[in-house]
Amino acid sequence: MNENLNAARGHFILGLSRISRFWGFPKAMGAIFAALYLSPEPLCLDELVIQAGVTKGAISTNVRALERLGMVHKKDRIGERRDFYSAETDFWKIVKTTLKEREKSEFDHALRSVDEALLMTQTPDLPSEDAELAAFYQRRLKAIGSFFGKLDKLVNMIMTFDDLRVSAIERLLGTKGDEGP
Amino acid sequence: MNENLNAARGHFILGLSRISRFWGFPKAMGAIFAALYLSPEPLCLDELVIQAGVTKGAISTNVRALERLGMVHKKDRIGERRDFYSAETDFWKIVKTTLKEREKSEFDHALRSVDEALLMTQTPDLPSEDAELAAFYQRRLKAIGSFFGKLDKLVNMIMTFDDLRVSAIERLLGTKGDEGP
DNA sequence: TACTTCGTTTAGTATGTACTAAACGCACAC
DNA sequence: GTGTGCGTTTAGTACATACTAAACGAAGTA
Repeated sequence: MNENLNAARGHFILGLSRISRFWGFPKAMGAIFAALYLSPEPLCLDELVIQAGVTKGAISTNVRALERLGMVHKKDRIGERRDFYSAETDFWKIVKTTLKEREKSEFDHALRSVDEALLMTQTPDLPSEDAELAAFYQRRLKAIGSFFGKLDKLVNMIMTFDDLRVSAIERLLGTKGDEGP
Repeated sequence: MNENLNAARGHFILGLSRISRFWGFPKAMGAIFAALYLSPEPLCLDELVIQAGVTKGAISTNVRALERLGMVHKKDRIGERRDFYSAETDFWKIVKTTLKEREKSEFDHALRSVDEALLMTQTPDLPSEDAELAAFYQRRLKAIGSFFGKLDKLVNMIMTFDDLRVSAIERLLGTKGDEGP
């Protein structure tokens, strides 16, 4: 294979590895996805070991994580014992799934945390000075709780976006050089 | 001070610490912000040492990181040598600043990375098989580059939101129990 | 049966990073 | 000058976590 193409793929793999880490994922996940994304054919684990530059154990673990996020898909082949994987090319779908898998539970946790703190401030029979402080706490906790609630709603909105709405957004943001997979 | 209020604050501090880590910040940052957010008066470093439960060095480092993100503000007092800090209560403003500070540079990097890989694929005089692969690489790289570009535009849009537009969004998302600071 | 060829799991290791503890520098007070 | 009260910086440490290497298991083949 042409050396420049290999170099391009290597560069891309490094780039996605970094992005992966930035978004809180293992960098091997980014590397594996990048390798699959730049392959016309599904790849087996051993091929990923070569291209992504990590050992088979790590490939095994991370490729399953990618599958849970809907970022890669297992492709079974008849008369073939090995597992082959290919990359999802619909990035908006990936965003939706990832938000659902990761952010959702964390938002819930955050909201619950605030609500619990709010409950604790509701103590009756406080001396006037403490009552004032309790009221202050309650105002602030309600405010941040409302903010988290809005973020949560925003994420929910995005998660329910269908293709029509995504196209609308894409048009809004301007579609320049993208083509299909 | 009332024990329940202390417990509520502790609970809230733990909650924000966790969210902070989830979003890729040191958990001390979340703890410090939480302590300041639940204080009617600005706090000095030593008070933050007590409330956030980390040493002065960590407070010093993280409170400055928070200031860079516009999440806390230094409040100077006449005839007072100590630094006092208070929390920003406008969360949309915080989101905007954080996006500007952190995501922006990372998006730029991602876009550049893809462009560079794209350049490397543009080698002339390839044998037909490689030329086919090169064309494939270019299609995929352009597609992901376009996606990153759209995300970038989205972030830019959010960053330029003024108060009017934020209110519009808030109305869209439903405003239930939030009150001013 | 024994021998491959896969993917998974586990035990150990390396790496990054946030933290602590302590030294430091600075400004003011005495 | 010496001392005190600040914030900052640094050297070292602890911790989380992603990875490697190797053992393991399962499923097919001789």
